[in-house]
Amino acid sequence: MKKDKLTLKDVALRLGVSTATISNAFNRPDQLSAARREDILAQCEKIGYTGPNKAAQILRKGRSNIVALVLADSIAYTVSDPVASTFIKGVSKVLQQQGKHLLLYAGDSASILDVVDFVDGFICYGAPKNHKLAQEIVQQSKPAITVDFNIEGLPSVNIDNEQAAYEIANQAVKGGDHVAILGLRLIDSPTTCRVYDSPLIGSDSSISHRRLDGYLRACSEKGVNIDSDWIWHIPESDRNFAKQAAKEVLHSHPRPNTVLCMSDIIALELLQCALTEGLEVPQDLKITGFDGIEEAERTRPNLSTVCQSSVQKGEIAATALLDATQDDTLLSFELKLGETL
Amino acid sequence: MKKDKLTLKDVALRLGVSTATISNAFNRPDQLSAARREDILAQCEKIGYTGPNKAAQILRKGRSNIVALVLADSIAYTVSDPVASTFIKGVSKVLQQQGKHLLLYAGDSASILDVVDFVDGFICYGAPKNHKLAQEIVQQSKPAITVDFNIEGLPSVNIDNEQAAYEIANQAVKGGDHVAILGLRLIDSPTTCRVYDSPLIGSDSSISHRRLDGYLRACSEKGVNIDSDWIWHIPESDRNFAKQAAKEVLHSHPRPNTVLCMSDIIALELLQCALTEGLEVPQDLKITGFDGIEEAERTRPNLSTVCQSSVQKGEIAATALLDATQDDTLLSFELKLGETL
DNA sequence: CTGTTAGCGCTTTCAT
DNA sequence: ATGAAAGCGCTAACAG
Repeated sequence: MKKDKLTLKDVALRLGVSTATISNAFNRPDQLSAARREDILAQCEKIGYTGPNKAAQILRKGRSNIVALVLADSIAYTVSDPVASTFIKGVSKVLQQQGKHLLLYAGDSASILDVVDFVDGFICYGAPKNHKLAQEIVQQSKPAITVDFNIEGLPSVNIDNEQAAYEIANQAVKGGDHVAILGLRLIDSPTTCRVYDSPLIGSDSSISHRRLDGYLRACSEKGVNIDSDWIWHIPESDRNFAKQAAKEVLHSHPRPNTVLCMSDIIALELLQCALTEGLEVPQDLKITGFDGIEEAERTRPNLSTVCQSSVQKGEIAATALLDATQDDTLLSFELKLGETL
Repeated sequence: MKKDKLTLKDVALRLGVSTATISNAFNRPDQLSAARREDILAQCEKIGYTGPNKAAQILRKGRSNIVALVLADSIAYTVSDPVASTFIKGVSKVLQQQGKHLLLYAGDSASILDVVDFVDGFICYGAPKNHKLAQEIVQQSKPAITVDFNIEGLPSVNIDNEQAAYEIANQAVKGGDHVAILGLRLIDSPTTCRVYDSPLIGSDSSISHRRLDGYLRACSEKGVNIDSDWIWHIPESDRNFAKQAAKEVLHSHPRPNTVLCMSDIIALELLQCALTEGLEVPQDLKITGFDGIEEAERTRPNLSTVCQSSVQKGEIAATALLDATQDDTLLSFELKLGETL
């Protein structure tokens, strides 16, 4: 049978010193002589005391070394998204290095209240599906940072989505092209569909809006007009949703010869559908993606896309949170012109 | 300026009732009349008290609603592995449903001690790289469950890896074939290499051993012998490591005509190398994978592999942990015979 | 450098 | 059905 865990008090008693001394030995080396400290630590080890109880420390110190990563969507969805998991990679690197722990928090949760009291801070990756969470984050007082969207008053990490979209579209679109856009989370619908005149959701600063603006600016400069029935809404960057949209585009008449996709996953799905249907890429169909995921380099033809470093985004977000930086960060991006143009 | 958070005591004072009553209103509805409770909750809402402080609850109740998922490797590596992230998907579904939170814990961390005091339990997904963690898990007293490996005395979730490997090899290998094996974590080396006579690492029950046993049993039944210089060690299921091994195999003389791979990632990398080098699959080279990841169905030719449901594995592991089940679970698998055989 | 002590905010008997 | 009081295990002033 396992014995009950020793408490700091027990140990103090056993070693015949005060609790403060034990506590100091573990937490504040400067408060006692090195020799004494060594001695105490050794004794503790011998009797099987592994250090102050963390639950008590959290209450007392008001710090847990846990950082909550608030996702836009469910955890289930997020971990299988290559862009998001690359971001997590960056975050986790920094956290591990700093001895912090990572709590994954679903963006469709009811509330943030059940962790706000013990977590050290929040990294919000994308606007949470449940809008209430964003509000709660503002109202509470722990440090927080947003990535790929903004909350008033909080520092953020972003790329210039409008400019990036503009530049890739600028490469893709020629005067006289028939252009369609496969957009992400543009309107309030759980299904893939054309946008038509549905009101666009999210704030003006949502990445999808910014990308859309960029696409449209580039097109308009080339004298290409895009009606809203040539803009699709895809509820999330998921292969199945993307495939539906891809099929709709390819079966539209007249079929567009250029499709601007708001994620690589969408673009790859479109590419695969197009090839399956016997189209030549880019002769019959030019395609651009967005993100620069690894898989987009491996396909034949490989994708033209906007590369952003999600690992770096994660590292910067985590670092900024831990340093309590209040500045907004704008990361650079890079066009990758592949064989789909 | 944000005011200091209200405490339960403040609220009791303000409402003119005892702290116990407030506490009960939030935690134990049966301890007071529904009307009184409603009233109290409403008042709390009005004055902006969102409920008992969680840090204090953790200390007092000894429960946090946080489950630690102890990974085999770093978080960074794990989230980008399709098999692992599918497993996380399953775990997170169940946890979210039960109002539990997910703490990701790297298997190469120094120790588990800094969370053991507040976490409600551990799901260990694969033998942690740092062996010490497994020991610590046994020694502590919170519920724990292992997946894809075993720790003495803890319940586990597994498939029959030996049998699965046997069956897929049995489909792949014909008498007279020249067979190579691309193995995962077989010996103690951080680099891809042939096994030769290096001692195999891990317990006999490690999944890699079991799979190796299965492969060898099938081969030996067909009268096919595999020398240890036709068995490769790959340190983790990573595309780059896999590619090295793939190249070595393909450039070996005489080139094997059948390669049994211990993961789909490895198999896909081999497949791509083979096609790039102009080989015909399966005429020149038969390939089998292991896991049944989505990408393996999408490739042309698609992969012959062993499908196991990682989502289900995650769901079952999480459920078993929360229910404190002590039984071992053996999940089924399914052969998928694709175009690489 | 070490010990005493007052909480961190809450839950839960135990009386009432 | 409610209230008073004793801790959960620890840390940080402060006094010595």
